[in-house]
Amino acid sequence: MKEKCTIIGKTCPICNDVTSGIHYGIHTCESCKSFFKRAISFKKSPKFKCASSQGTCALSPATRSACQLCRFEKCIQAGMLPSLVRQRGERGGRAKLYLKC
DNA sequence: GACTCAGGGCCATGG
DNA sequence: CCATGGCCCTGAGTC
Ligand SMILES: [Zn+2]
Ligand SMILES: [Zn+2]
Repeated sequence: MKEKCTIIGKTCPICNDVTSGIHYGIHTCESCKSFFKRAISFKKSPKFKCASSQGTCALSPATRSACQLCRFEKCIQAGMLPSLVRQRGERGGRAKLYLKC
């Protein structure tokens, strides 16, 4: 290999920030990684409120911080897999799913 | 067997 | 004070 995926080093579709690599199935930044992990970790009462909780916001990179609900949904729509989030407390829980590049 | 790549945890800064 | 954003460590996966 060595060729890797040249797509690394771009920007994530969630916040348009610089990607740190592949996280949860797609190229995301550390911000989305932590936020997505937290969202799954919370997994409790849907505190993520929006304008009617419908998540019908613009879902734009500029308003990503506006509504956590929209941000979380955008992560899913981007292609992030919640199943890859370790909620058991294990660290190196690497997923078997790799991007086709 | 050693290096790489990715994920989870905890930290520091920002709102 | 809490949330966001980031860096660090551990661990699976690859070579
Ligand atoms: Zn991002
Ligand atoms: Zn919203």
